Amino acid sequence: MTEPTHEQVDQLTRAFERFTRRFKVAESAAAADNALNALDAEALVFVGDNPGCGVGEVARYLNVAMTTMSSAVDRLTRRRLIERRRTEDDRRSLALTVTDKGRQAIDDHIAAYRELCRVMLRSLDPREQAELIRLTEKIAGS
Amino acid sequence: MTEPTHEQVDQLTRAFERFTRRFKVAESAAAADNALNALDAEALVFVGDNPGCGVGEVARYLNVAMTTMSSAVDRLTRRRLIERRRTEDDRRSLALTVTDKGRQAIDDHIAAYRELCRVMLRSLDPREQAELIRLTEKIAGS
DNA sequence: TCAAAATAGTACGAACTTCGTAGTATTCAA
DNA sequence: TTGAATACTACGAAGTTCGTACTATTTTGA
Repeated sequence: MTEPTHEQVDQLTRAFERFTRRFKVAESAAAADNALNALDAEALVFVGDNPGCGVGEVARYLNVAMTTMSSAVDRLTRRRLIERRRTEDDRRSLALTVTDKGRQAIDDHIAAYRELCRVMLRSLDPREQAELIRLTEKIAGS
Repeated sequence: MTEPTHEQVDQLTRAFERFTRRFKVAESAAAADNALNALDAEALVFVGDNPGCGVGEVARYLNVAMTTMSSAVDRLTRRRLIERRRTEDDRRSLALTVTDKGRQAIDDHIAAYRELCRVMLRSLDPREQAELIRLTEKIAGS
């Protein structure tokens, strides 16, 4: 809760700009032809983590309009990455689940993300690696 | 250059997911109505840092097609954030500069980014703040 | 020197994404 | 039992990216 100095904020801002640029370039280079757009990828991961969830749940979680998520689910369904099924208890809603192909896509997605994290950590020595993890967790958690 | 453990990569991956989510939500909440899209904002900042640059330079820097940048420059020009002028020495190319209104928009953009960095730092105590800055610089730079 | 190639940029249209409006089907509530 | 609420989709408007084809200008090399 200690207020950082103006100078520190400035340093971190500049460092983050370079940081972001470095890994954005790496990411766009890795993007395959059959890659999903950002929303579809996030929706797919959410469905993987929450099997049986509905379209509205995903929309609320990702902060997009219901119709936008309906479109995304449609794209994912057409590509056979997820499946829609009417539920017994509420026949208005759909239960979304990932297919085997969808699970594979998620694994690939996570692998790419992990690789990015691995590259970051490799720039540091062991003590710093542990410290970066700790600090990131602290910031993310509070 | 020390290879991180599988477990460490995993920890950082999870921490970054929460980290990203936390600050993405904050960002989308702050997005005003007149906000620029990501590409236009980045192009505007680049022109601010490189007055007199051409459309192609911005396109190459941001890794987008020339026609895409042409559209972005068109939008920024229509909104009176930048100006296009033919140069004397090469009359094919345009010299881009930001207007006063564009400078103001850049300042606002940077202020929002700095605020994000400030919020991150505030979660940490003074020693950790300095350490986060150092580690970020180290990763960004290598 | 001068024609061909290269360069800087734009016009246009196709493909895609987001989202608001209006609709269907179903469930809940009084 | 009927009217409101809920889950979702169809459709169309507006916006973005990018490839192709174009204009204008500069560079190159025979």
